[in-house]
Amino acid sequence: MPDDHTGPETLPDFAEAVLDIVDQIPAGMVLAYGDVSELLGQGGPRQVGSVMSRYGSSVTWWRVIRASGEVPQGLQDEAIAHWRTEGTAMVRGVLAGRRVDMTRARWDGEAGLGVR
DNA sequence: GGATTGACCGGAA
DNA sequence: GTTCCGGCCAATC
Repeated sequence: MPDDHTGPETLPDFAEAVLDIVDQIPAGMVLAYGDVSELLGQGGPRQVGSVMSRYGSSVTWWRVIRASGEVPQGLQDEAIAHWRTEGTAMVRGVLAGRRVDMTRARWDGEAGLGVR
């Protein structure tokens, strides 16, 4: 039925699309908010972030980070723990233990191919 | 119907 | 390395 009544289980189309993309990110890889919006072909980085803050608990939110390779305060410790478990490429250095190396960990959107 | 918001991005000072 | 500013676009008030 086209006329829905705004139920709690009704998820915005954009949010559903974002969650779908995030769910396809392979382990050890990350994607920037802006990259997700580009793969979707619509919306912008802020929309992706907003969706994640609301419905991010249902997906691997730690695989979606900022273009700088960092995550919002409060989630840093959690994200780092996940990255360490999945073997995500992180920046080396004494002062840079909490950042992801975007040059190596950035997912190009090709899943399961013989990349390399 | 409009105004505000927000887990952002990229460039400039 | 940092801080500030404008632009971006859907969801929400």
